Amino acid sequence: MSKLTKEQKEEQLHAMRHSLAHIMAEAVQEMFPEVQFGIGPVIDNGFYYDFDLPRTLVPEDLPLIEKKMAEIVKQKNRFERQEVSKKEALQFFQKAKEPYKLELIAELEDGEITLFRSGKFVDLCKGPHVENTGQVGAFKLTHIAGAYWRGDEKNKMLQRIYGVAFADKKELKKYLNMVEEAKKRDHRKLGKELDLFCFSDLVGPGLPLYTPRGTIMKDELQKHIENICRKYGFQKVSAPAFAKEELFQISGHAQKFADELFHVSSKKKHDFVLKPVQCPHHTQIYASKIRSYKDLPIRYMESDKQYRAEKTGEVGGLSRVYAITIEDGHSFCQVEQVKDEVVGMVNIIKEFYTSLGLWRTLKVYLSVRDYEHPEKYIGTPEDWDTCESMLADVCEELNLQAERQEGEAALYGPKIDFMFRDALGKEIQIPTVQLDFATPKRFNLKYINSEGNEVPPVMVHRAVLGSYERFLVMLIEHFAGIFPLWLAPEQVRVIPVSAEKHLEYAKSIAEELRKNNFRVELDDSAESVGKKIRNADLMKVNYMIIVGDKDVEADTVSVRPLRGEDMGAMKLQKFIEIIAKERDEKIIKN
RNA sequence: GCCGUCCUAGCUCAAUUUGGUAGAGCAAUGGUAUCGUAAACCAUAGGUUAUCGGUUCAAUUCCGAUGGACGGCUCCA
Repeated sequence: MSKLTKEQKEEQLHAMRHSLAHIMAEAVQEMFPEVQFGIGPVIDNGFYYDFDLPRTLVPEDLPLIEKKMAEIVKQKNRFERQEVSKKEALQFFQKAKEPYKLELIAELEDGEITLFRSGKFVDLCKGPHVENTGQVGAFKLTHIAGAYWRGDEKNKMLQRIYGVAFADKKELKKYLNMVEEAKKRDHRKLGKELDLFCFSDLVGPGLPLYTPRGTIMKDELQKHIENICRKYGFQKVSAPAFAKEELFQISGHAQKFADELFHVSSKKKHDFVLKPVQCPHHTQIYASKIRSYKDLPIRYMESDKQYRAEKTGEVGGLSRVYAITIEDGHSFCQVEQVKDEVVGMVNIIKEFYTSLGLWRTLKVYLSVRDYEHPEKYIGTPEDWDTCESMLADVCEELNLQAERQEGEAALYGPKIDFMFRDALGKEIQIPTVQLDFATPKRFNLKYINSEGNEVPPVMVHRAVLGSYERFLVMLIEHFAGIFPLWLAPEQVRVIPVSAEKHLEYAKSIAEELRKNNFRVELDDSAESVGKKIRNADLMKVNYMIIVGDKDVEADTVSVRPLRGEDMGAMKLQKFIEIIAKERDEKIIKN
């Protein structure tokens, strides 16, 4: 047998998954003859099909459907392709009483309509499929969900069944194991176990409370990003949590996101809006003085909470919340300075992600205009041309290997987005650099250029870690709770062998470590050594220092790292040197 | 907001199938043991079974509403 290329394997897997969608549809039709079909496409790792059914499905239905599918697989029914005219297709699905299919066909042209038949099931489908229902590898139906017809919330909600499928049982098992592993890393689980954050029914959903340990991590991230940004000329500013609604009417947010604004009012007739973004506030700091071209660029940064009234069904864990801490930065500059500004920002992103060992994992997208619809965008075509080519140059010069995406720019300017792949291979966008021609004009911002004229600056938005909440989700899941030393809430735990005999010595060790600015806890509980080690391990403390008679006598500490080789006994100063280096150079182990 | 599932002690779970008011481990507290690299031993306490209402002689169990969590859909400046 000839070896298949990667592309051929992908194609085969695709055909298999698509065929499984048909097989599942046939199985559902056997169980519910009245079913009306929506669509059944292939997705990452599997497939789904949408059904309009006489009753709601329950999880117990899935094994029954799987069983029916297995029967159909055994029949090895051929997938038969048939080209039909639009009229024939309409007649066929009219007779079959398939309103959703009729809606789809109405939008198709003659000559591009094909049907696929396998066993008793016929579907509007352009293929491709495997030869027969026996060639579909290993699959499992995973869950049921509601889904709007054609993804529009005004339409009827259909019932969707999701399945995963792979070439063979081994691959399927590998995937299911991976999902299990990912669950163990779930930030909600680890957040509770490691005591990083919590929620309260009294405070409300979507409003995370950071515990002392979680707050340490948040503060460390903030210190780190601010230190880097300061080197690139960013100045920290601070703005209040709310403002008059007019501020956001001028920025355009009040109109575009009217339903997502929180209002703050009082009996004294105050009426404010909680800030959903920080850029408008920053524009007003810029606008507080007359600016000269000699002052530019002016760069502001701020890490603060912003508030968005998300739909109730959308909040969950730390990844979607009402109060989100955004690490935001803006540069006001001249058009010709844009390139240098973007280079600086990309370098900030590079430095920050490199320090977490994540730079290599980022994929870069350059999002530019849809050139066929220039009317969709704000700003002059000349400025767009200049800035798009500047962004492209930056990507080139910094060797970012950016993928160009036409039509993905924001309405106010082009941007560079960085995507991170999570434990399950899902892409999440965190860092971004965006040009903005619109906001400065809306707020009538200006500077005096070298010719003495008042002109608007360009605003460059940049997010490095995005929101602290989502960033922590990513970090917790990526590191599975075992954080780099500089970020870890508890870096060292001192464990006396005997809580009576060695307590004083252990205290002096902890004290010395604290003097060197390490986050240290002393376990003075009356537990066995084994138990104390286990507890430190469960809390993912980076280093345990165990001290007993031998250490007291030799004036040493016994070092047990969380992972890796036992480091044995050494002088405390030696240990401090080792971990100070690890902390200060932000070394990532493993 | 919509569709669906779930909610038992601080945590992880049992008892609910077939209605007869709840049990374990860990954690906590008190004691004993002071121990050298992943769980010492004994005891005590901890629950209006998320909340409210209904059916019933009787509801943790069945039904409804509310709240919360989860899986999706939609949305995400």
